[in-house]
Amino acid sequence: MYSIHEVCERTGLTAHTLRYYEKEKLLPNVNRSAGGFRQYSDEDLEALGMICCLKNTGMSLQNISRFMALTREGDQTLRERCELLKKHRDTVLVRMEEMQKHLEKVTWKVNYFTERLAEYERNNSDTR
Amino acid sequence: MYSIHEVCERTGLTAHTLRYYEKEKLLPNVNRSAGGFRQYSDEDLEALGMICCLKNTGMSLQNISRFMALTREGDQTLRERCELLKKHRDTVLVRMEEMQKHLEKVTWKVNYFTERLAEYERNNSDTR
DNA sequence: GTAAACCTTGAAGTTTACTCTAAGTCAATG
DNA sequence: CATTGACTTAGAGTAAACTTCAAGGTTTAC
Repeated sequence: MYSIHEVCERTGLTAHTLRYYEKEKLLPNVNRSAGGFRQYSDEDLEALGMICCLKNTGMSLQNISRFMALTREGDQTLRERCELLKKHRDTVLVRMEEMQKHLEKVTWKVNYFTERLAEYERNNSDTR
Repeated sequence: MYSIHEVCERTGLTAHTLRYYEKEKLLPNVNRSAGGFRQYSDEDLEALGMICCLKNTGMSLQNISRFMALTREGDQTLRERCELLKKHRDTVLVRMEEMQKHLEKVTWKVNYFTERLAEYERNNSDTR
């Protein structure tokens, strides 16, 4: 069992964010101590690993929440989750390809500006 | 000279967004007709090209606004703009590498889920 | 010359993902 | 057993990037 602070260290999320995720049903049903403090289990940590993985690849919290709800339903949703995950992977792939194209444009602009700058400095080297 | 609607078609931005960008100083000083309608020049379109390029690679509107302000100051800001652009390109590169790693994790999960699903269906094939 | 389509403005509203606040409860230490 | 510091809650606030609204002015086509 881990306190919210330990989970912060392990996941890189803040306590605020963990509580927020709980409220938003990404990871509800976290155990509590007698005094009402959160106690995260190893499964909770594993679930948080999945949550971060999906979040880091740009899935909205709303969709992550849906995915985690399916997870809590157990193995009979394995097929559906597998399909969702594949679809997500494809989305990410497409986004990365687009990004690659956009990046090429930036690179082109950097070269263009570098040339323009060189020319500008050639023309103004005598006025200094 | 192009109407706001023509610029929408060329850039893929909505009229709302174009007006918003004007208000936010990304591209202020757009010419107006006698009746007060916006008339975009070819330079405006070129500037919008740069704006979209920066936006597509994840630069904030605030930073784009700063970049465009430098652009309006003319050639004496070429060096600064060139540096900014290079820094931006590096940022994008780093972000893409991170994304690649996150994507690999998703791919791993897809495979893991595919295997788990296969096993689940093997175990439940006789109960149907 | 009037109706329909299009443009104008400022301001308020929306969404996402937090982030902070206040007022209080709980646990550990001297 | 009191203090310190971490934890609790509901709810308000924030930031970015739009998006919508209402009320009105402009163009164009018949």
